Amino acid sequence: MSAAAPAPRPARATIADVAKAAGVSKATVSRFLNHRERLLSPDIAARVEAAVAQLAYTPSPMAQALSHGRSRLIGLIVADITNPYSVAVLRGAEKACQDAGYLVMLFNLGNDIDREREAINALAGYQVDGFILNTLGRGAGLVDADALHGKPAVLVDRRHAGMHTDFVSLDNAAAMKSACSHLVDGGYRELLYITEPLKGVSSRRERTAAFGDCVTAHEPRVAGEVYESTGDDGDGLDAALRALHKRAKRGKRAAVLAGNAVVTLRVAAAMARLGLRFGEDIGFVGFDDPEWAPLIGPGLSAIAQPTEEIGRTAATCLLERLRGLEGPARQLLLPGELVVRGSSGGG
Amino acid sequence: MSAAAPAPRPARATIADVAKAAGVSKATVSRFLNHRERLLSPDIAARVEAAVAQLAYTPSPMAQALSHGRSRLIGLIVADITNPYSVAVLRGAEKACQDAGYLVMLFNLGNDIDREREAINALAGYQVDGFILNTLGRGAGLVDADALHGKPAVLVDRRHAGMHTDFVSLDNAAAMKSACSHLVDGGYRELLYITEPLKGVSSRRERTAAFGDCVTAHEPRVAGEVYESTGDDGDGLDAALRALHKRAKRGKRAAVLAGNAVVTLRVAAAMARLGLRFGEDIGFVGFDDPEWAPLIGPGLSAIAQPTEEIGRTAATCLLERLRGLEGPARQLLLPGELVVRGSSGGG
DNA sequence: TTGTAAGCGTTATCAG
DNA sequence: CTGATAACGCTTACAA
Repeated sequence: MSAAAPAPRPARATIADVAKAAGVSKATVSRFLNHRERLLSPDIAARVEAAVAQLAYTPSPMAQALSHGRSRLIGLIVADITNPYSVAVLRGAEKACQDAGYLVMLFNLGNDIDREREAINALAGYQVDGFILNTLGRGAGLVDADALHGKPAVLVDRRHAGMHTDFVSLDNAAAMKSACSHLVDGGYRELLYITEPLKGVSSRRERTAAFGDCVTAHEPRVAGEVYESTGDDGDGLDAALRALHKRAKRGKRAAVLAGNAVVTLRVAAAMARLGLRFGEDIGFVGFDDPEWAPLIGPGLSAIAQPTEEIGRTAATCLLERLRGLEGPARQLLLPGELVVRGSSGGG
Repeated sequence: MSAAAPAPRPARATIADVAKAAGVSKATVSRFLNHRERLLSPDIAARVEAAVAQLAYTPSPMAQALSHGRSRLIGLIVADITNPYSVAVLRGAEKACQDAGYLVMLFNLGNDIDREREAINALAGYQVDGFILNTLGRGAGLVDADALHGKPAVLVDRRHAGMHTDFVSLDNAAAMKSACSHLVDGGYRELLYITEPLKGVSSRRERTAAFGDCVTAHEPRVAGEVYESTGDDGDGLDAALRALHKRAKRGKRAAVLAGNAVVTLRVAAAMARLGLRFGEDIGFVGFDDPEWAPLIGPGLSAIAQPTEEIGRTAATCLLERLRGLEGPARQLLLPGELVVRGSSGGG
């Protein structure tokens, strides 16, 4: 035996290697792998199978994508990966995709609206088969249909004006209604809904509108206001809460509704600053049910979103479209669940 | 004008289209794009440039990957995307990668150890240029060097036994030391460190070992114990805390240290169950500083990890290797920061 | 049933 | 400086 050069790196086996090992053509190997239905002579099939196993051959998805046009890749664009809601959705979607043999390519916008197009183009470059979009949904970044390069997409949580695509989200109206009813039933009469700036974000607008409807439905017994909180408006928020508390003192019990977990955090901080106690001084219910909700004060009541299911549903929608499903854009609104804790309990 | 057939979909322009439009060869276009340094005649350059702009041409990363062998893709494997720590790291890494022109392919293990290999193979299939690994780091899944298909990798937070790769993490020993010193200085004498089951996870072991060292350093003035909490051991945890509290009553102040945010959550729940108050009945410091830490009781003291920087550093390490940096595996330990709040304040 | 050969969109080698 | 041409790994008509 001659001293073999130290094999550099036994590069991944290619289809050609398999073909040679099995003594057949590349085409045959390819057929064995893809069109299992059309029988090949058992003899050859066995030889190919053996060669594949022996060489631990795995097709290169890149080459397949280039040739066949399909990448088994799904592009997932997320407005802000810092947001636990987005992550929870991502998790559900990613799992469903993996289970279906797709890989997820993630693009995080970091709340930078200008990157929306960039993200789509980058992902489209990798020939993703479809998109799951949880984008900003406002302003100029608006993804129009043909920016998608003709690929199917699903919108999560935020709709875009003129887009003809499937849409998956919490049933905001129903969720808000159950929260309001709960508070009103509990004797709360002064309601304050605190939301992040609407800015044309569909989910925020829907929740705010639903809040208005709920209040209207109970007027004049119940009064409601909306406050848009920006995150650097500590004073404004404090003032709004103080005013609410004052109204409560005049005999009406008052409660805050928070539009999402971020706002909940701000409200909790403000309440601490003001020395107000959840449940006792002011009632509280928030959208989103983070793991820490039970641990703040007497426990925060919350509307739990089926985040994981939302993600899974979005992925499923997309996968169906990829399998060729035609038909008009669908709207899937999933129900939230009100979790009652001390902050809105009897008192 | 003849009625043009409704152009089906003006498929992305290819390099051939550009070449034709500019009246040059594909090779020339490719050179114009990649080897800008080697001048081409200004005339041709201008023509190509115009054609590229006119057709809005973008190279196909897939084809580039196939041909040139580089994908500009980074594979990021995360043990559990539900874990905010992982997400924070991911965020930092993803940003650094994007800034360097790389895209991140995400694979979430969902804590399923068996998928470690699967993940690497899937990612390797897409020709990722390198890996960032925040994996389970225990048991059989152990990623060995050649499973990586010869591609560079960086380990985050958890080391693997025999792997010769860069490693980025919190400086666990120093962080633990500062936490312990803080508690001892504050008069706490009975310390209980609660960690998730060690199971050979390097970061957990390092922290536990450092805790032991700290206690030893202060003996016999200070006593310390370790409790491994599994998540379904509510009773055990309660008992451990009750025992600690009892020791506190005998005149020595007692404090809990939590090994990460998950444990912190468990401890907070247990304290609530037992009617114990942070800071007053039992002192507390936890690893990780989640956004809700200031809102639990009098505020939870915490060791804030520079998560985003850890992610960024990991990405940077990897990118350097991709640029050809040689040399031995590096270890980057980043300092944590102790944030003191009410749970370990004077009192 | 199986093999041959022509792409898919790039890059790289090698002549001119 | 520029243009053919051969890879890269795979799929898929088209032949045999």
